[in-house]
Amino acid sequence: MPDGRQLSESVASHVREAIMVGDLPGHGYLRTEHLAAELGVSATPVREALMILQGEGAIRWEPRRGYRVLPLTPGDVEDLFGVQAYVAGELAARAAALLDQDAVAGLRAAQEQLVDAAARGEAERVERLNHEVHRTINRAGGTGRLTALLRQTVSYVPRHYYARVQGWERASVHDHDDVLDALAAGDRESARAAMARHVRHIGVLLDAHLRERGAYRRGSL
Amino acid sequence: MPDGRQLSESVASHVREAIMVGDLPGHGYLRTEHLAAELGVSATPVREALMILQGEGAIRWEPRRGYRVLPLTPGDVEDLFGVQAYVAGELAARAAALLDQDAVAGLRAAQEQLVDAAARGEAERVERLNHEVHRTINRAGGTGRLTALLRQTVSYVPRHYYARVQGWERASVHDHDDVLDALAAGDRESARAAMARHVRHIGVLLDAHLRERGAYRRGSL
DNA sequence: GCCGCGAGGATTCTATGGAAAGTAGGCTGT
DNA sequence: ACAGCCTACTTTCCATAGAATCCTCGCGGC
Repeated sequence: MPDGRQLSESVASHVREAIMVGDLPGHGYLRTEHLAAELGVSATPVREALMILQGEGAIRWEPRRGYRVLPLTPGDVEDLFGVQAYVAGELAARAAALLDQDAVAGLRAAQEQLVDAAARGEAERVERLNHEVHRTINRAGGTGRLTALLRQTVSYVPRHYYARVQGWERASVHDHDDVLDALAAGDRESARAAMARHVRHIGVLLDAHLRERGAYRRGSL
Repeated sequence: MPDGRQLSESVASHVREAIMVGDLPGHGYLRTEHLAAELGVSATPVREALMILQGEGAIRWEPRRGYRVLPLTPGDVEDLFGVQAYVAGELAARAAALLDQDAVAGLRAAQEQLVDAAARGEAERVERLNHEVHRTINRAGGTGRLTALLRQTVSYVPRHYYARVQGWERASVHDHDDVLDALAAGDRESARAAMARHVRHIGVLLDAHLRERGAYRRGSL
């Protein structure tokens, strides 16, 4: 529970991760006061955090009843990465038309550092650089609501969680090259396809990881 | 400001609509106490409502600063309907494989009533039946997070707003037939394509409407 | 004239208290 | 014995107040 600047967001992150890892009983109610006591805060920020999570689709709010945990099923993971692939592909396509050579060179440099960090096994640095690469592409492609939507499809899995996923670093090292090549060539459709492929790839890896860890509790599978 | 069962949701709807219509100054800050006084409620539910809207991407929360309105640009409308078309298409494809003949017959009946209501100019009834048709298809296709995501891409425009959009009723009368035919035939890809086409069609109509009404304030166009 | 700085005011944010609603368990009447 | 109601407890939900933070504006120094 790393105290962010705001208690609401801090609590939201905590609960998000707990749901992701499977610590919370699927389909069970979330009691605000219990959470508040457990985290050492008041009920108000807890309530606000649960509102945020409700907006993200992680929990369901039933008026005057409480907040119910919506367990993550294998189908959900596939679905979310499908949307993520669509949106990220679209943004990459736009970035291909907008990024100049300097920007692409900057991406190449970041990617080189990423490869280096992966070779040294510096997980945290890999994660940071990966985030930087993606953010640069996405911010180039648009600053409006499409990126907000993308953030949401991404938010349900904590950033630092990827480090535990088997094969994730290799995928980031390998897949990014195709994307950068397409961006350098200014080829919209290739960029779209490469990015979509990359995202789907990550989705498959995450799905396999979750199955192995048994994080799917009451999933349909 | 129709009092829903919960003040948070009630306030959220109010602000959502105000943003949509353009009553709120784009890029301006939203003061919680002003809103609270205006709506006759306390600051707490207002804050929660703004948290929800932040999750939907309608406003941006800057910690310790406040909530900033993100104006809707023409590009945003196009983007959101693009995602909506993708998701709704996917759900329609699944529905095609899952709905039996009875269910399709029920949809046909609802659609007939919709056509009838449109011919009589009963706007509210058209809107209700349209919602019913779409919800039936979407709920058949999945109850997980994909539908939650769809809800979100839909939520930024109030349901009853469509009645004001020129040509919307005609589109609902015409486009739905293609979708229902595909569902009846159990043809996944046709259903996907027809639904996606329908959603894009609505998006074009809404965009034209907003341009005409000058609802785009500081849009890029 | 311009930059840094500090006091005042405004606003967000969290905690606490009380009211409303929902739930569970036992009791009574048939 | 079973169904329906009633009471007590739990929990959500909203309002209010105080603490922390940020912006604004004016003053002094360079």
